[in-house]
Amino acid sequence: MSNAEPRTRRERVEAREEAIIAAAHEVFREHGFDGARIAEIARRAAVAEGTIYLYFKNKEALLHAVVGTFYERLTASAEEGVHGLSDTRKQLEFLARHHMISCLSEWRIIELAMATYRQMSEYESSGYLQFNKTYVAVFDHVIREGMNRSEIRKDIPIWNIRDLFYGALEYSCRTYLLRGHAADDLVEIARNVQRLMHMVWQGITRVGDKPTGHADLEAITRRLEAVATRLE
Amino acid sequence: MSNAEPRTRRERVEAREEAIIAAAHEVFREHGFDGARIAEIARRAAVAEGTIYLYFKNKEALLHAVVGTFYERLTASAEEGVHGLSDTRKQLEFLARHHMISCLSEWRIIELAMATYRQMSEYESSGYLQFNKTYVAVFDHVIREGMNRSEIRKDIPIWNIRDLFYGALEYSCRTYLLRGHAADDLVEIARNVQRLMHMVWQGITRVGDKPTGHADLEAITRRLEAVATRLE
Amino acid sequence: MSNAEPRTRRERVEAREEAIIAAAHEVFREHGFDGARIAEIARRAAVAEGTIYLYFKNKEALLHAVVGTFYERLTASAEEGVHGLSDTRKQLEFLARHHMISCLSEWRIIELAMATYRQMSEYESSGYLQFNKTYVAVFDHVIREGMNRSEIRKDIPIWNIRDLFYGALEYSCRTYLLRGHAADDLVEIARNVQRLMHMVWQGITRVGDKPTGHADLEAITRRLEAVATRLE
Amino acid sequence: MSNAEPRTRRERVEAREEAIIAAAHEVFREHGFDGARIAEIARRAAVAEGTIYLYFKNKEALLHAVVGTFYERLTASAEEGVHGLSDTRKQLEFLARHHMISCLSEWRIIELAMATYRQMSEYESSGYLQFNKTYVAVFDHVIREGMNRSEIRKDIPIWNIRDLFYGALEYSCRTYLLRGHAADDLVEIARNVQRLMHMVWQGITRVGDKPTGHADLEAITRRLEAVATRLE
DNA sequence: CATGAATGAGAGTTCATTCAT
DNA sequence: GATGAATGAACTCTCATTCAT
Repeated sequence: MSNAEPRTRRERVEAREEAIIAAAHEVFREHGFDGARIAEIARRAAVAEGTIYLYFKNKEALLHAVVGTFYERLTASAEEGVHGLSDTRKQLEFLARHHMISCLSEWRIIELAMATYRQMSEYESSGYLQFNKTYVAVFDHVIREGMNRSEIRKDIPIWNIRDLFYGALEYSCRTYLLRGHAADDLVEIARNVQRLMHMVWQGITRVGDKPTGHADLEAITRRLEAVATRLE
Repeated sequence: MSNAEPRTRRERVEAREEAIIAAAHEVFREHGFDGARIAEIARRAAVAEGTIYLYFKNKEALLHAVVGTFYERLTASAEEGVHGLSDTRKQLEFLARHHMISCLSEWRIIELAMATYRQMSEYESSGYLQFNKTYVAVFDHVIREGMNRSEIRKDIPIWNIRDLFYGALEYSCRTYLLRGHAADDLVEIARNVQRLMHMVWQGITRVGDKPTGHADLEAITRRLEAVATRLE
Repeated sequence: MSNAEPRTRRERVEAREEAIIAAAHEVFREHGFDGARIAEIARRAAVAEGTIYLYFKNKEALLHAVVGTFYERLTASAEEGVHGLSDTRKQLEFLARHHMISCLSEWRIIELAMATYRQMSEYESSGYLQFNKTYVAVFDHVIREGMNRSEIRKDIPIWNIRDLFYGALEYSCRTYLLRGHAADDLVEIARNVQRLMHMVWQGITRVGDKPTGHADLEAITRRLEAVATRLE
Repeated sequence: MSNAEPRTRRERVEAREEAIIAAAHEVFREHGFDGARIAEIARRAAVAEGTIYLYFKNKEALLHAVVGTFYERLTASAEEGVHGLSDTRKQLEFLARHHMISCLSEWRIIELAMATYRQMSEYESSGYLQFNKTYVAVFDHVIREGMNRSEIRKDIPIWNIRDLFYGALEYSCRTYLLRGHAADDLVEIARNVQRLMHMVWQGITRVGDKPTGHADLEAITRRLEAVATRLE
């Protein structure tokens, strides 16, 4: 990404590794794991095929690196975005938009990560879980703070909240992509995210102490109106 | 499925086709698309490799048939289950359990359907969309009835409701499988589905403190004022 | 080798297997195991590369087949040749010429068998030992008969006799080949074999000044005494 | 071999060359020519891969150096051992034991030398022959002295004697190794060598002065017996 | 002199698909 | 219709050798 000519040996090595990961990222995204050709990755990284094997043990390890890098960046940008916001609702809305946009452009990588890891060795598989755990930790933190502030119901296990939140976003994303919609109508996307988040918020916020709920206010108002009418 | 010895030529042909699809289903589920071996499918269907190509143009077409059959059965069982229930909430809960259980055992097929179709020709891809559309039609019908009976909010596009419902279930399913949980603790699964449905139901019914909420509050405030005035 | 056009399927399969083994034999002989190219073997057998893998699991298995076939024929021709001769010395001379000539033309295969098997799995390795054991059984039989007829000394373990016999022949063979002598001066070769066999025969028959020599001397002394007595 | 820290440049270079040869020796012995990895040799010699190419043109040249060094040492130790013995028989027995023991531990190198050189260029190949010629010169000298002293028959070409001597030993050695016998039962090995040498000695010593030969005694005895019978 | 990262040709093996029987 | 032997393109990965530093 740096456009400066790398000078030291260490820098050259790092630049190469990055170039290979970037090329692999592209090719995996376009063709999937089995469909990706090492030769193509090498070509795009402007590197000999053999060189790839100096940096990565094999194709699987390369995927691992791609996924790892992806999640690292995803986690970093999520954390950064959340940082500036204090309102739970606002934080969730940011995470939702952030996740949605990332998914739309990198859906294939996420899918690959999941689909491929399952048939991999236990060890590698646990690597993926780790990436994911670190990423959702950002979300978990927001939720737990919301619970502490009594904004969010405490009687739902956090993993179910994750299911609702991420599930809704990813399903929406998948539908988008399957229909071949260009993932570029950001306004439309934002509207969708907003609606999904509205429902999610309804699902996870406290429901017991309804006094302030409009529905209740409405009911009370109706009773008062009825009384007023009778008195009149 | 029929255990009677097929007699007519027509029956023999159909039995063979079914056997091939069943075998392919198994093998695709176990090894994925690229990982599946035509030879293995032929072996399990007790058929020569060449015979498969009499029934299906190629591996892709075979996957298409497998996915089609799968969705047909899924749709049929969903419809059947919904039929006996009149309560919207109950219907949704049935659909949720039904979807969750199907996903847990056939996740690979669903994933394959999505992942593989994307890199297929437009035509084949549209085939998958059709399968899916038919399946979710059952859900859509339930939702629309709920809206007509004013049980479900009408101000949310139905596709967002689908995202929330199916997304939550499938994300939950994925997590289950990734962690290697045996998908057999039905009680635990049922509890999860129940919690998810509780949230979803809140999301699609509860009238929230939405942007428009303030407008409502103002209206109510005005009405309360009017009542106070009258009482005075 | 059969020049008749094979008619049945069974015959075609066998002809192909033979052709592959023959081609592999040639190529292994010319280039060694690592140096042999499957593509070249396929070309010479007039078969597609993939076809070879229908007949043999892998390159190793192909070598195994080549060596097995080679030893089978070697054993058969050795047996046949020995069969018509009754004199032990003549039988050994036949076996010597037979072994020498076979070695000269197939040295590489023998070498390969030994050298390659050592780094193979235990199982395969034992396969080679079996081939060899069957082959030297012909020799062992001749030796044992010679011992029974008291032509050959019984006080030397048979394996040492084998070492002397086969060792001398093979070392001679190796020297021939290393010097690049064409292995075609049969008269010269025959003379060498004859000289070697003369020495070997001395080694395994001549009753030396060895420990056991005294026993024989004693016997002869006793017989001489008896004769003297009779003459007297 | 010198454990003193090399001081001069010349010494450092020689120490390196030795280290590389020693490492290559090990690796060739363990994995054969094709199986040996330059990287592994470099690692064991504590030298960079590229450095090896400063000392040796390529892998073949490295093998050549290894074989050359091996034969040099082999020849030196053979000469040294023979030197202290005056009896031909004793000298041969020493050479036999010496060769057997060397073969058992360095069989792979000997095999490699032979097998690899054949497919090398004429020039390199002649190099191997030279090594070997120098080595067997020790043996040849002993034999010729034996001939001069009329202990050994003069009517057999010396190369045939070599075939018998070295052939028997190496074949024995090969059998040992193929059966996976540990080459460490020195007593057993010594016994085998003794038996082989006994036969070899019988084969190469003069046969003309048979008076004392048992076979002749036997013949004479038979004649006497026959005469006695007739007289009777 | 020494390094070791980079190269890239080349190998064995697999498997969807075909077609003569 | 059914078979299954045959095909051969295509892939991943290795490793001797080079050369800029």
